[in-house]
This record gives sequence, C-alpha cells and structure tokens, in this order.
Amino acid sequence: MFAVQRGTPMATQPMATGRPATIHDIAALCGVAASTVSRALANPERVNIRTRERIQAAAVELNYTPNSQAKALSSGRTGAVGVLVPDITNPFYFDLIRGTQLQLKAAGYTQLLVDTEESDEVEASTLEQLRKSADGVIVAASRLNDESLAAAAARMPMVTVNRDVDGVPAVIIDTPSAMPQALDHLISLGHTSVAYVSGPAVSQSSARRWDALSAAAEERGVEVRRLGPFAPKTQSGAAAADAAVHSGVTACIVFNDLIAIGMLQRLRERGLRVPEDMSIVGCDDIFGADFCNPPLTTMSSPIEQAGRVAVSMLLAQLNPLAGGGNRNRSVMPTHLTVRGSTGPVPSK
Amino acid sequence: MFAVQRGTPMATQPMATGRPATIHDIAALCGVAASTVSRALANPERVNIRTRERIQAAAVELNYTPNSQAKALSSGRTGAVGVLVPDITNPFYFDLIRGTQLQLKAAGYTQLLVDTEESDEVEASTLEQLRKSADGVIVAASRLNDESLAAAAARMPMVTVNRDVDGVPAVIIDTPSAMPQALDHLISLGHTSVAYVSGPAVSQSSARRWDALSAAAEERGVEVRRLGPFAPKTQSGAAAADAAVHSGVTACIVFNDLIAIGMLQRLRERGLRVPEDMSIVGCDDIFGADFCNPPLTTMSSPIEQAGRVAVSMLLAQLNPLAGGGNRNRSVMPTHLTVRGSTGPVPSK
DNA sequence: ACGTACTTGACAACCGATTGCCATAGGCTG
DNA sequence: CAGCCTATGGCAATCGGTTGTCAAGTACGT
Repeated sequence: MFAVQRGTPMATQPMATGRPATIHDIAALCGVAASTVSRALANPERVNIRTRERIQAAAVELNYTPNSQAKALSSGRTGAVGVLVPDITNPFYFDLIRGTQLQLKAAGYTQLLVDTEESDEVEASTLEQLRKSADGVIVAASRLNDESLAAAAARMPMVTVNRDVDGVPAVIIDTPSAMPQALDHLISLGHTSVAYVSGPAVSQSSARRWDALSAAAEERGVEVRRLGPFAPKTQSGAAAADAAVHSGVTACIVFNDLIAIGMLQRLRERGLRVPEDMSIVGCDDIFGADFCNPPLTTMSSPIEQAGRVAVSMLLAQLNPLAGGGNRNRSVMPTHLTVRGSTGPVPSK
Repeated sequence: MFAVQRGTPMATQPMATGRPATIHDIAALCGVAASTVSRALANPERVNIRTRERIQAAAVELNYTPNSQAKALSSGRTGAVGVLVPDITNPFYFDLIRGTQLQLKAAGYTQLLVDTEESDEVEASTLEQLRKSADGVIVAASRLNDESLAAAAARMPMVTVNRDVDGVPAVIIDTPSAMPQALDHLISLGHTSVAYVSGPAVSQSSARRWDALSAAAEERGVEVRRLGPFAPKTQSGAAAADAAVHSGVTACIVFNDLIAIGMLQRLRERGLRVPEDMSIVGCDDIFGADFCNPPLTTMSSPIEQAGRVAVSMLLAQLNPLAGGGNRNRSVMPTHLTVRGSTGPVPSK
C-alpha cells in the first residue's frame, strides 16, 4: 500500500495526485459502477473474479485508501475504539494503553485515547462524544458512579478495567488478592501496626484493596488503620508520609506506587530510613518501582495483558459471530514482589 | 449539554431515546428545514433570533450532539489531530502528550494518539491513514527520513517535535544547548575522559546532541568518545554501562534518561558506585530521574509546554485567519539539573 | 429449444451534516 | 404606491461510501 513511501521514494510517480482517490475514480477507470467497486473490495465473493481483479489492480494503481469518515457514516461502524484513562501521565496506564493499542491495531481498529483528568464530568461527556465516533469503549478506573456508568454501558459496548458494575463486562486486576500476602510478609518481619494509605475516594480499586486488607488483618488479629484519601500522584506522598509517621505505624501498604514513591522521598527528606524506620509496600509495580531508592516492594500484575484482554472482550461484544465464549469478567492474577522497601520492624 | 448525566441522573427522562437526535429531528420539531437548523447552530447570525432560539431550545431538549463523522464528510474538516510518538511507554512523551491533549481540547479538537513502535513503516502508513481522518498531525521524534517526512508534510499540515526538516514547522527542545553546560560541569569536577552514549541511529536528536557535545569538547580540548547506538530503553543501559566501563572513561553523557537509569542499575550490579567510580549525566529529566538511585543529573526542559506550542503552531496553520505570527520554528530552552549522579573524578 | 436458477452488476436511496443558490417577504426609500 | 434591498429560510447537491432491489446475462437441466 505504501510501496511508494517505503521503497525508493521516487521510483513511482502517481503519488502527487491532488486529492486521494475514491471508489468513483476506480469505477470510472474500470468502467463499472461505484457500488461494484465497493462490493469488490468488501464482499469479494459477490463479484466476478475478473472484474474484481481489475478493480483491485486499479485500487492499487490509484493508491486508494477508503475514507473512514464516509465508511463510518454509511455503515454505522467507525472502526474506532475509545480508551479512557483518568491520567495519562500515570505510568500505571502506559502498559495498559500499549496492550490495548497492540490488540486493537491487530484487529484493524483505531484507538482513541482520552485522558479524563480524574474528572467524572469529563468522563461522562467523553463517553457521550464517543457514542457517535467509536464502536465501543474501554474505561479504565472509572470515576463515574455506578448508575451513570451502567447507563453509558447500556448505550454502547463497553468494557471496564478495575471497575465492577452489574452487567458491564470487566477486566479486574486482582490486587486485593495479594493483600493477604503483603500483610503476611509484613507480619513475618515483625510488624503489628500497619497503615493503609488510601487513594481517591471515588476509586473502587482503593476501596477493594482496603476491604481485602482489613479483612485479612482481622483474621490475623493485627490492627490496620486507614489514612487518606490521597490523590494518586507522587506529590501526595509527602502528606501521606507525614500522616503515616504521625500515626506511629511501622509499615504502610499504599494504594499505588506513585504515592509510595512520593512517601519514600519525603521520608528521606525527614531523615527517616526505609526500611529500617518504616516499611513501605506499594501497588501496581509501575515503571520506576524497581529503580527508586530503595526499590519498592509492591504488587505486580500483567497490565499489558489486561489491556489486551479488555480489547478481546470488547471485540467479542462487537462481533458476536466469533464463537468466543462471551466472558463478562476476567481476573488478572497479582503477586507480591519483594524488594528493598520492606524490612524487619524497628528494634527500638 | 450533559445535564442529564451530571445533575440528578434521573431528574429528566428523554435520555433513553433509541438513537441520538439529528438535525432532522430538530427541524421536524421546530417546523423548519434541516439546513436552517444547521445554520442556526453554526452561523447564528444568519438566522432570525426567534427561530434560532427555538432551535437551540429544541437542540437542548433532544440532547442533540452533532455527528462528527457526518460533519467531517461534508465540511472536509475532521476536528481531529493526530499525535505520533515512537513509544508510548517512554515517559518522555507523557508530558508532551498531556500538553498536546490539553491544548487540543481547549481548541475543541480531538487527539488521535498513535504509538508508531519506533518503526518508520508504521509511521508512514499511519501518516497516510491520518491524511483522511485528521486535519493535521504532530510528529514527535520521527523515525522517517527527510524526504518521506517532507513529502508527508506537503500533503497535510504538520508540526514536528525534535526534528528539523526544511519547510516543516518544528518545535525543537534545545537539549544540545545544554551540552556545553554539562561538559563544563564534568570538567569542573575534574573529568577529562568522557563518553557520549548515543541513541538510535535514526534519531536526529541523538545526532544533534552528539554534534553539540563534540564541538564543545573540541573547544575545551577534552576528549569525548562516542558509544552506541543504543535503543532508548532502560534495558539498553546494561550494554551501555559495560561499554562505558570498558572504554575507561570516568563520566558519561547519555542520550536519554531511560538508558542512563539502566546504566545506573547495571553499574550497581557490577559493584561500581555512582558517582564515586563513574559519573552519569542523562537527558530529558523524565519521570523517575529525580527518585532513582542516585538521583540523576540531567537536562531539563518544559516538555508539556513544547506539546502546547506544537499544537498552537499547528492550529495556526489550520486557521490562518488568526493573525498569530506564523512561526516555523520554536525552540524550548533547556538547562542542566545537577543531582547525585555526578561527582568528582575518582582520585586514583 | 425452453424454462429455471443463479450470477453479476447497475441504480438509487441513505447515513448526517454543510453550503451555494434561489424564492419569498418585509421594510425602506422616493 | 412602485421599486429595490436585505433578511430569512427552503431546496437540493454534495461529501464517500454501503446496501437493498432489480434487471440482464449466463449456464444448466430436461
């Protein structure tokens, strides 16, 4: 298709034709009707092989590319999928985005990536926009309430990531399941006084992580207090660290690695050593968790794969033909990765 | 527009109408022609104020949103701008992307973000796609050769970032200008044997940085050797570190922070201390450069602003009306940020 | 050789907007 | 009151495809 670009750039000349070729140009060149061209390209079996080949040759010669706008308008399908993330600068979403991008491209779809700026209003208005300009949507870490989200899902195919709403297919990154591991790890190091540093109040992930942690704590008879909420940014780490120190705990399990890394920095500024004076466990194992100082003990999961799975589930909704068992829920495993930010409780 | 969503979700009911409202629905409701509706919404002065208000009220009532596909098809403008980056998981691009996203949204445009996977072919084919589905394109760190890029720019409005090609407006992040600073910094610490760890062979940024550095080195009479090329990923840091150690230099200036961070890790593994045994200077001051171990001395610039400027320049091309002086080139200042990864030359 | 069934391709409506052109109506001037 | 101008809004073509319908053409069996 892009031989002109790829090979010797100047080998062939037709390129410079004013505007891109349309099916009408092809039709004229071949002496057939535009509709025949359309069929030859879309339902090849519907058209005589000889005509078809003539048309296909002409299409190549004219460097024809279908106009996606027109295609979308007439067929109703846009060939695009929206991907909504709350904060594009949060490294957690990089791998997710890359996963969706790869899988979508493989299936011939275009990805429309939108940063909803942690705002439910932006999210809602984006979803409404996308209703016309995308065939479906993947919503990561939605900030919307259940009703709005369910309503939006009723209007267009949707898959959520890390958000459970009745009737909406979801990919869940099962960080909560690693909470007991994390707690046991801390207990085995002698900690008995632990804090959970929570994320945004509207984050279902944060709530689920807290639930799992406090349940595990109760079973084991240790006390876990909750701090926060904090915005999921490194800057929030300072306040979180101060709160943790003030609360007197010896270890923290933190909503995500961004906050945890911020805490690491703040604790260092305050002259406290990690893990000697305070142990820190993050969540997500984002870019940076392995090379911060000290490297962060955190919970890892296959994020890119989560993105790919989300796309597969969405495409299954869009093309029900493929017999793919229409799963409604996919859970990604998570495990604790121990690095340098956790250690024995201070002897004191 | 989304009162239904935002306020009390169930306060008003019309919402659930099968498919979205069109101008024809509004026209029918108001007893006017569709074209009048179109004008009332686009050129309000072209239609009587009473009719206009009636139409606008109906539009609100029906929860009308224009169909962007149809609009694009008939008007020729898509309201979308493509943003191409070589690797979406490279933190350098986060802030750039956020800058473009914010500025585009402010101007009412949609951002189409594409990861070209460091591939010139993907980049070329994406550009061809976008020609129809976007009004313009911002290409960051293009991997395309000059001819192909210039050809693509001739076919659609384009602004490049960190890539200078004749006739193509560009935003240049002037890291080369900080190279003398970096070198002086190292010289002041006693280093006389320095290496430049270069990036991808096709990266113009890397070439420009090397040119600036070797020129500065010649002026000052110090020797700088070149290592590489290396892919711009942390994984490449291991090979780069080994090469640096083998070459016997006492300090490295590295194409970007990803490689530099990878080198930090590798040097640590090999039991070498930074900066005691080897000083490292990165480029770009990405997410992570401030909290790695040791924190990285690097070159900082206003990346998000670069994204915003790129968008402004592109929009100036798209709407020549606004008298905005049509700059063809915008240079973002860069400065050295000294952190912990540089220190005095080993005494030995 | 005729009827039937199937293949092939043309015609035209349609998707949802934009926009040039024209008809009408009303106000104004003289 | 005639004549003209302007404000207003309708008609219809157009953007580039898709798709239902139908007529013509082909091949086949009897």
